[in-house]
Amino acid sequence: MPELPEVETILRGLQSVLTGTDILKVVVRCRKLRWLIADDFEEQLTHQRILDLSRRGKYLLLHLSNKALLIHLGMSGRLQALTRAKDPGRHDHVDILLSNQIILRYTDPRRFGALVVSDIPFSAHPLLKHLGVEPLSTDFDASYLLQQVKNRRIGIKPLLMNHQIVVGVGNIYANEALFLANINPGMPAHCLTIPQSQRLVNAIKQTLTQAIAQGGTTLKDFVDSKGIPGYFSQALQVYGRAGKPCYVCGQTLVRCELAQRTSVYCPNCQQMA
DNA sequence: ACTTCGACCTGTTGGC
DNA sequence: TGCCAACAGGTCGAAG
Repeated sequence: MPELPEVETILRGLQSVLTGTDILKVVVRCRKLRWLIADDFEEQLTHQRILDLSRRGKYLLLHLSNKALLIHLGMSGRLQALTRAKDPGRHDHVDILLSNQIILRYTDPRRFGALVVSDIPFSAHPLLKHLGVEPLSTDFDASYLLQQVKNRRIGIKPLLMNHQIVVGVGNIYANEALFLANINPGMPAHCLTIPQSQRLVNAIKQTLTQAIAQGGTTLKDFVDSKGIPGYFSQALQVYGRAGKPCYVCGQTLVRCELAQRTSVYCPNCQQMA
């Protein structure tokens, strides 16, 4: 479910609801997420005030009185702001009860997500300090990308998904952006030309911006913090469409595997050179 | 320094 | 209908 647009959508939904509230109680039902939730997690969070929320890559950051909570949704994580108590389901692993009666509930069937309390500034945190540029910032431009692809033999798609280079570009949007830019996902990264780099940067920004505007993708079951589904899946050009005709030229879209992730592309519109 | 691969989990889907 | 295999939006850290 979660790529950058989904996390951004959740952030925007939660911002006004959570900001300025105090954490009254924390209930952890399952500690075994990507990393074990620390024994003192509840204690660390209780009585903290949520001063602000932000996002770095796919991490949602809750700025607290004198520490911070990092939340990553992994593959199947979900955050909801409940206005009334609801019996927890099997995958409702964490509840955070707030002074405005809202319950922030973390749900995650595959448990690839993470909740981590940090005492140090975000920029120094081990999970965040090696992250690359934000794709929607001006730091991410054609010359930056060209600099990064130098001497890299891996495919351009796996490179885009390397968050040490640029954060928040997951499998869906990498496929979509490469299609928009007419670049083959398996093209060796170092072969990227100046115009291709410009097209790709533009395509990534456009794809992400559009997805955010539409409330994130609803590939299978994405819902925002209020339980409202996104609508971006209707706009997907290639992801999930292997074997179907290209919307631009009609050729059959092809599936391949790059760095253990499924890629879909149009062999006509997205040639290697 | 770069690249590949295994690992972490459960739920859904499609074929037989 | 049932069973089983394949597959799924992420990313870390070890091995090559």
